[in-house]
Amino acid sequence: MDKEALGYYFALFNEIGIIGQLSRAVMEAELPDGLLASHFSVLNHLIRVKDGQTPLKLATAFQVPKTTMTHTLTGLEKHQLVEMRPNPRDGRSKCVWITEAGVALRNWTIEKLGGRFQDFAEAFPTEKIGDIVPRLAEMRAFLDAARDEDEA
Amino acid sequence: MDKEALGYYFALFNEIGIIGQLSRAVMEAELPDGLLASHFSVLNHLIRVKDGQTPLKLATAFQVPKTTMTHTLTGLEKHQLVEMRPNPRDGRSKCVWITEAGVALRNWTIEKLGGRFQDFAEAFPTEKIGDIVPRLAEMRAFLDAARDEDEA
DNA sequence: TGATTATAGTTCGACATCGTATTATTTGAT
DNA sequence: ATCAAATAATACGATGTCGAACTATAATCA
Repeated sequence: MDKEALGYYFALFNEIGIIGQLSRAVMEAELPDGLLASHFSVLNHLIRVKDGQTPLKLATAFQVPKTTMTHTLTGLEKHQLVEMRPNPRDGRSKCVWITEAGVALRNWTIEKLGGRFQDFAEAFPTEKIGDIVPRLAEMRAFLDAARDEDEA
Repeated sequence: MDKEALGYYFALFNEIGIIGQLSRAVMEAELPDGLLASHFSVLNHLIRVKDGQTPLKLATAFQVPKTTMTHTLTGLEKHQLVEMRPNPRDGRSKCVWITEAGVALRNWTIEKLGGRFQDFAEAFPTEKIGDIVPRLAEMRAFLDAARDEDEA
């Protein structure tokens, strides 16, 4: 690969890394003490996709190690935002259910973030950003697949 | 902001977050034990931009707290990849210089990552990705500016 | 000049992340 | 039916990240 192309990819991942860092900070500024972006993301996933999933399913969905998901779920449980019940189909496993409080917190946070995104949305209206999300999704899917190959 | 737009921005930052996570993992798989993406990024910056900068300058460049940069630089110093010398213009400060070994490691890592990016580059040639980097850079700059406003 | 304030870097403590080892249960082979 | 291998979740230890407090030096101002 020529130097220019290489520099291009470095720049790409560098920008992505820093934006991820900054956007996480924005989100965490809106969350109650003791809750991080990882917590919110799980709550949001439980609603957007569905709840009752196993911790392992969530771990793979977020591309984090099982132990990290255990830790995150413990935090959510401590705040009574999710409930862990035994998995009726597998004695080793559990199912994660979001609570009323969890739903409320998720919706409230989305509301607040909507306000926080106002300026950003003006600077980058969805029309202007255009197809950037699906293209990023493609890259994500590609990297996911590559990672799975390594594991195999 | 309407629900659809909000979901769009969530998706955007979600994709960015996971890509950042996955690309970091790819990079760290190529680095020697004890060295992380943060270490490499600093080395690369010292070459791409210039060395002899202060830790604080580097911290703001990477949007990390001073204490994190101290930690990263300590690690680099321990591996003798950078040298910290007093700042002749300010007795409180230091200057960070990359060593021969640092340059060598950076170049060697870039070489290896080039190979690692082969598949990715085929799937996403620079022509195809097009203007995505400058657009991400815009977003990054915007978020940077917003962050600075908060601090002020 | 002397005193106050600001700044560069580090230390320390809290905690999130993650790899390894462990436990409990299930699956699969004989 | 039994035993071995695989799997879900957790416990534990190591380490990266980051905020608050601290130290040393510089800048500002009276």
